[in-house]
Order: sequence, then C-alpha cells, then structure tokens
Amino acid sequence: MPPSTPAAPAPSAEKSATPETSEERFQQSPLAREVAFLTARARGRGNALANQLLADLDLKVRHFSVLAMACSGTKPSQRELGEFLDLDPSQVVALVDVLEGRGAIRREPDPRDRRSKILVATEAGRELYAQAAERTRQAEEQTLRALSPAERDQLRELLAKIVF
Amino acid sequence: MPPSTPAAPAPSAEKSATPETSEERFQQSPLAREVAFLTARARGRGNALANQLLADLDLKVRHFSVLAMACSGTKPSQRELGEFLDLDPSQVVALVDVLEGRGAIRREPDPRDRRSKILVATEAGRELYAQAAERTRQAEEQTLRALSPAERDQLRELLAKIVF
DNA sequence: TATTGTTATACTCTATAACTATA
DNA sequence: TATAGTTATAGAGTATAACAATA
Repeated sequence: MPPSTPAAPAPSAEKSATPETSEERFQQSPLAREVAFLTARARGRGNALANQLLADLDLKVRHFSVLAMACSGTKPSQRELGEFLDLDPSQVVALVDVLEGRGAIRREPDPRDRRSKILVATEAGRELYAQAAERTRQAEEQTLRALSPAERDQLRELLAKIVF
Repeated sequence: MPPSTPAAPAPSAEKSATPETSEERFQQSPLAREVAFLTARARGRGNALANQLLADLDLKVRHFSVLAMACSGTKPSQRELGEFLDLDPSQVVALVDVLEGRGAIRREPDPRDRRSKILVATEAGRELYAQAAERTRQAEEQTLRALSPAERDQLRELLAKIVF
C-alpha cells in the first residue's frame, strides 16, 4: 500500500461516482470534436453576446454587418452584399430599408448598371458604425478571452482560410 | 522602358481598373477580419453542406446532434441536452419526438429523478447514426480541405478553448 | 433572354408563457 | 417553492415565386 498517493479520486466510491457536471461529461462525446458543432456553438454564443451589446443602439448583428460593409469603402451592390453575407436578396432589401430609414446608409445608383444600387454610409451612419464597432470589439474580446493574442491571430487565419 | 516586366497588372489602366471579384474586394473590409463574421460564415456554409449530405437520410444537423448525443453513452437528460446544444427545452421535445417516432432513440426514466428523462439510442438509432456520421465526416473533410491535418487539429483546439 | 431589386408569401427556426408531475 | 418536460403560440429568420426596370 503506497503511502504517497494522497489525492486520487477514489474510483471505488459507490454512489456519487459522477460528481462532474453534464457539460464536462459531454465534452467526451464525439460530437464535441466536430468542427461543425464547435463553430455552431461559437457563432451562437458570439452572436447572442454581440446582439446584447448592440441592443442599446437598436441594432442586431445582421444590421451591423450591412452597415459595416457600407462604411468599408468597398461600394457593394445589394446583390454582392447578399452573396458576401449569405443573405437572400429579399433580406438585403429589408435590412437596407431599416438602415436607410434611420438615415445611416443611402442607395446610390450605379453609373455602370442602372439596375443595381450601391450602398454607401452617411455621416450619421459612420458615427453609428463607430459606436457599434466598439461594442462588437468588446464582444470579440470577451468571446476570445481564453486565447492569447497569438492564438487569436491563428484562429482568425485558420477561419479565413476555410471561408475564403 | 524595362523589357523584363511581363505580367504586371497594368495599374494605370483607365476603365477596367477593378477586374477583381467583389468577394476579393470585400476581403479587405474590416468585417472580414472579425472572428464573429468568420465563424458565422463558417457555420453557415458547414451547416448547409451537412444538411445537404444528410438529406437522403431524412435528417438535419439538429436531429443529428441529438442522435449523436443519445449514441454517445453520456446519458443526457433532455434539459442537459438543451443546454449543451443551445436548444430551448421545447425544441428538444420536438426533435426527440421526431427521432423517437422513427424508432431511433428512447426516453428512459431517470431512477434518481422521476421528472427527467434520459435519452438513449436504439439499435436502429445506432445504425442510423453510423450512416449519418459518415456523411458529416465527409462534410467536415470538404469544409476543411484548405487546411493541413495539423491546422485542422489547431482549429479544433482553438475553438474548443473558446466554447468550453 | 437574363439579371437587379422589390414585393408577397410561406416555411423553418427560435423564444415565451402556461400547464403537469414530480422534487 | 422550484424544476423537467410538455403544449400552444408568437416572433424572428430564411427561402421561394412573381413582377418591373434594365441589361
């Protein structure tokens, strides 16, 4: 009988042999190793937190994304924006309507194709974006707080590789 | 006039100065560097592909996740499962109803708490899971095909760190 | 003839509240 | 009193089809 094995978890205990939380238990499941599951959970949590922080600006993540692209100087048309953000053309219409109604963005005619409309931010839109971007920055900080700066960059690079 | 500069993109061209696709253009935007955006896009694409590959089994990713946990041997209650999968209790009921109706899983009484029900897979359920897991494996392979095996492990580790 | 934005519409997913049976 | 599961219901998100203007 070895005298120097102090803190072993006593595997022979009869009743409370499973004091671990279900979260810990489930981390052993195969599902918990699937990238699809992990990204779904990451995006779910991140989205919820970001929506929460954006709430006092009366914005949701989806509106923020449209506003961000309108502020980016890349002059997206509605169609292009929909493809980039994985949004249906009809959804883009609805989101743009909201932001244009708030005076944050404008639909400008495309001189090269009069069918399409280019989205640009107004001065008020750029101000709103500045406030919103600060909040999403906080959300990202909190979401990634378990990672070192180097790991955060790694994650960004790996994700960019698979989606672009 | 240097004779040995053959394939320069001729930056002084007047008209077609933007031959790049909008996707390339938008990758320069600040939004494209936000982890929230990248994970949302990753999960959107991954989810769509997985749903597509699971379609001939009459399953969607959400059903697959429940089935996977029922097959995992971790004996989740409906409540615990909902927390792990970010699903509302009422959604769990609906998903479990479908899978139980197909004979893939069973609700078993929890001897320690007669209010809660533990989800376990039937033999048919384990067979269905085997087929479905092969398809989600294919989906992951395709989603991550731009990454080396080492990079895939890295990504898994980083994601696990932020969601667990 | 094909494409952009738009509208109307329906469908899926998600969230809320109330109920029951147990604890 | 609080919690697990259930039900009903409403809301948000998403997808589909048809149309007008333009290419």
